Amino acid sequence: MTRKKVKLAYITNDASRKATFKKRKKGLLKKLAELTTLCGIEACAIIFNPSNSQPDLWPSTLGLQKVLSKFKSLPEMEQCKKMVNQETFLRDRIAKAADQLKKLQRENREKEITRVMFQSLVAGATPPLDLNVIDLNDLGWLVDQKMADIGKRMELLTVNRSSRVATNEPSWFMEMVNQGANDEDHMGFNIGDDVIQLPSFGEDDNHGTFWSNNNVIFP
Amino acid sequence: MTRKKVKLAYITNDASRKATFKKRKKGLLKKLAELTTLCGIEACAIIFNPSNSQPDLWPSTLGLQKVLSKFKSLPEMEQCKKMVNQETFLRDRIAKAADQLKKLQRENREKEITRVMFQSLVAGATPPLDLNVIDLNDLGWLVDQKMADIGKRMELLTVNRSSRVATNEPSWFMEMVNQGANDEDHMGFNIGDDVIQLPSFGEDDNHGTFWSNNNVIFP
DNA sequence: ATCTATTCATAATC
DNA sequence: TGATTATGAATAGAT
Repeated sequence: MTRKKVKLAYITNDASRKATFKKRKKGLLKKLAELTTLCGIEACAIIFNPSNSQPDLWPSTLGLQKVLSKFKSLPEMEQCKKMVNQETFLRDRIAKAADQLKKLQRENREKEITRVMFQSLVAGATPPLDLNVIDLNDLGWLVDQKMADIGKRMELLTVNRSSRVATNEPSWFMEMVNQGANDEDHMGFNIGDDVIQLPSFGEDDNHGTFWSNNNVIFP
Repeated sequence: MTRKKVKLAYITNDASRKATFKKRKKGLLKKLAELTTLCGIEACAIIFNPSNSQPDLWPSTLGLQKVLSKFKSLPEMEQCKKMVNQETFLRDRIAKAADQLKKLQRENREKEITRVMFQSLVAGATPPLDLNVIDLNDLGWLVDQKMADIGKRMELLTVNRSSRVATNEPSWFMEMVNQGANDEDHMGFNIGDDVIQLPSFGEDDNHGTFWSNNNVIFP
């Protein structure tokens, strides 16, 4: 998967499918060889190839048959225990993807709230009017956190003033206020080495907000 | 393989081996699932796991047995045709690596000869004294090529002079002479859009040179 | 078959 | 164990 994120579905174009089959079969067998070598285990694979009548086997037929007979000598119960079918496999992938989605939505929520905070700080700007109670709650929490951190930071600077030459810092605060909304990688509010983490917001509230596209994000 | 290029050998550390097994088995089965889906083929895998007594199977036992019976119903001749064993597999990898090595050595040779040429062009510099006949031959060929290309380039410029405003070009030639040896990505002698290709130099001569580390490069 | 931009897999680390 | 991250590997699309 590269140059484009390929859809996990049957490739209808004959030439593409054949090329992909060839490449991926090779990659797969390489992986299998590495697995057996690295981990000192026995394994085999049989891959049927519609355009060749003979399946591709790994490892050699002898090795394959050794693995097969070992497998068939197991009681049937044992044979089934670790089986992974397509459904289990896909369910697992879907669950993982959902987790990832939730994580990203959470991150977006954090960034959006931070953005709203900065917007509201700009003199003369019009803060969003459609904040619901949950939004306001999260926003309040965020502001408290940042204020606490600013206090902490000021203390630190006071303590260090005597032992350090004052650094001629740029007006970082106004820069953040003015640029924060456009700075994709810096929506977090870093002060010194600290990064403020948001709390887990609401629980199971299906409140839509102007920024969350009306999807429930935080379960 | 990441963070470090792992040696393809049995992992002696138990914990590492177990962790690697788990990760790689998962990756492998994912690849197999993708292959069957993308290419619409039948395939199966059996992976024995010493610490579990039951092998990991893919796909489900039913699917597996379908593939197995399909395989065993083939005449024995057919079964063997496409088999890949460890030795074949490794031989293939070694051959590929050797090809890659040869290609890189070839590229190095080209760069070195070009470097020698530039060194010899610098006024007051001492050209290498230990060039053998093959080196000199290659060098001569390279110089001829470059001279021909310069002639071509000059013609082009003469033709275009009337129709174009003369561009105030930097003294690109002296720049190349002075910087060429340090310019890793520009040892090739590009003139306009043309890149000069070197010929295939000597054949089967085991001549050592001061730059080739006495290895035979061009077979 | 070869190349390269991109996604994917995963070794090391926490 | 399970996440994270830096990096090596696989590979889609183009040539």
